[in-house]
Amino acid sequence: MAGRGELERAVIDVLWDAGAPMTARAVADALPGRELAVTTVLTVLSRLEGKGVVRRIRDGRAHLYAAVASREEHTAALMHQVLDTATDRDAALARFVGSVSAPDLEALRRALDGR
Amino acid sequence: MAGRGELERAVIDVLWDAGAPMTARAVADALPGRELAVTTVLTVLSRLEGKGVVRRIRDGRAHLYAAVASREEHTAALMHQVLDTATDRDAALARFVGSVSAPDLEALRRALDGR
DNA sequence: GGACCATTCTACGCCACGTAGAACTTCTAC
DNA sequence: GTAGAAGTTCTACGTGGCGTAGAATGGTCC
Repeated sequence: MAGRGELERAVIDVLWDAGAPMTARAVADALPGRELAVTTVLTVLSRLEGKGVVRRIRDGRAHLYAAVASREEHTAALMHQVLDTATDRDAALARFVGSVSAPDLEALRRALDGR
Repeated sequence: MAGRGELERAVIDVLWDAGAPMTARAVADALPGRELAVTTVLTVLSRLEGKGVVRRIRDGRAHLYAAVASREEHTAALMHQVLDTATDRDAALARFVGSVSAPDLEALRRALDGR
């Protein structure tokens, strides 16, 4: 459900970094290191739109593209998706917590304190 | 890095459910609903071995196959893998915690209390 | 109405995955 | 010790996702 390809990932990264809707051309220009045809980027954007990761906004004659969820929301959603494949959620969560680094553990505690 | 295919998933599920190393034939027989050739299962098992998800144990003339990690370990590892793609881990974890269900939240608290 | 710009259509190559037959290697039973 | 059974490896084909982009189409601005 979420762009596993390398270019797809690079494209949403650009959208996230920008923080605002942008045109396909702008995305192409912002892609690091690459010199891609705009149509290539448009194809990828369309596929991402089909997956619900990106949404399209009409802007006069052109379109603007924006990420549907923030990077963090997206990551969290993916983590939930993984968790949903577990048969024993509690055990999976226990394993997860049991294997995080010290800084991550602190972040978890802070997040839990806030709920 | 971890079998995204449907059959690959079904195969490790069988290994996890069994809890013990088993032959390719046994896996094929245990696959729910399907009537697959043993060679098909062998191919999948080989691919899973290549991904480090399954390991092979010589048993006389035949081979036994077993999952490298438990289901929970595997799930936790995948969650870590997702988390590793985040730029701001703390924010991602906060989002994650902020969006879990009440029972999951309790499980998280219990797991954290144990560390 | 011609130049330009953005979009859509169509397409090709690659690689993962589902699927399995053919061929090779033992082992075992007679 | 030889034939058949059981298991493994090799090879291969179809499908679908992804990277990549040209050709065709449609609208805009003088």
